[in-house]
Amino acid sequence: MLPEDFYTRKHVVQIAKDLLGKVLVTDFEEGRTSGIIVETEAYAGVGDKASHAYGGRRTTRTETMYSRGGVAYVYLCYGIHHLFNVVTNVQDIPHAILVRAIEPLEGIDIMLARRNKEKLTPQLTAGPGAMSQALGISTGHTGLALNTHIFIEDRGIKVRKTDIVSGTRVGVAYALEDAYLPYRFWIKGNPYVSRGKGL
DNA sequence: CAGCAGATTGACT
DNA sequence: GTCAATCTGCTGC
Repeated sequence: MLPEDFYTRKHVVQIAKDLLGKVLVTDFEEGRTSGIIVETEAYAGVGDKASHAYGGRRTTRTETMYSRGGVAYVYLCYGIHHLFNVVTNVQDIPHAILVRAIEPLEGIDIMLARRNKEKLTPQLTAGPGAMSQALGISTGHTGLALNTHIFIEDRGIKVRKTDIVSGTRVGVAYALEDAYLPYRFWIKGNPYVSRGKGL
């Protein structure tokens, strides 16, 4: 399991890259489900127009982002989808990383049941809403420390620097010039990446 | 308090 | 390719 000081570092963009190849695990009543993180996006706090915490905004929803690194920030998008983020940096610095896609490892039958699907295809976990549903993550888990039912492990999977690709974040056109920041990272060629399919 | 847009997905034309 | 689903929070009356 990743130590707390993995999350409390100051450079959210670096942590977003470091998360690629790590294994996101959930362990709820139905059993253990997990997958390799293949796509992330960094949201760099009060100065980032794409972030919910831009300008120091604090609401019921965003309050969790101000926690110290190493807890989950889960919020509802479009009233339907539960999006899972990893909070980073120290208390009161609202950095977070959206985990957009995983490559399924364990508990694939459980994930298929949660998604109401029969066959394993990239659609099972490619995309932040789909991934959270497969892992059983919901807004009720926001604020939970990543050391109990939801956690991230380093299983020694090596991702070469040359296999990490960056691009603009998805769905943040409203962020004006910040929409062009290369804060989205994914593993080149991995079929479980939500868009671009590993270009 | 009404209206609108959003870090999305899946069903349908 | 188009569009509805439906909660949070911002804007403006």
